[in-house]
Amino acid sequence: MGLIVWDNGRVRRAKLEDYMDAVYILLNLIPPGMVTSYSTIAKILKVNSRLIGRILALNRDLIIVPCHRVVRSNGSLGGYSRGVMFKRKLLELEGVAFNNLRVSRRCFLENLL
DNA sequence: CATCGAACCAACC
DNA sequence: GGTTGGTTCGATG
Repeated sequence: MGLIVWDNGRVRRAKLEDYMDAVYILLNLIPPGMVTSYSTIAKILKVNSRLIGRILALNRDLIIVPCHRVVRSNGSLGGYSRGVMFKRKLLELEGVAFNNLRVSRRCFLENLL
């Protein structure tokens, strides 16, 4: 599955980098102190959840694209290109609560519905 | 609750 | 073609 894109007169399947702008927009809908999961983003974009991790790993601009706000659906941190310790620090600074090694359920945006 | 393993799929070799 | 990820989900104890 995945998106189909128009590329200079040709229709083709989207490459990972083609998702960056969409991911950027979605991530900016997550307020500080909240997180979402790889699978939530994946469902929106119609890709496999592992691909979201790889798309986020492409992100060079950690200032404007807050990819630290995406964690595993079970609350464990997942990865981060600059190390999960740093990811946890960032989340805590923003007010995300942890139970041991897991992000608290109440900090997941999808649980507020 | 925790652990396990299959399924996922584009990129890279 | 095989391996590899910033993962998930269901099954099992």
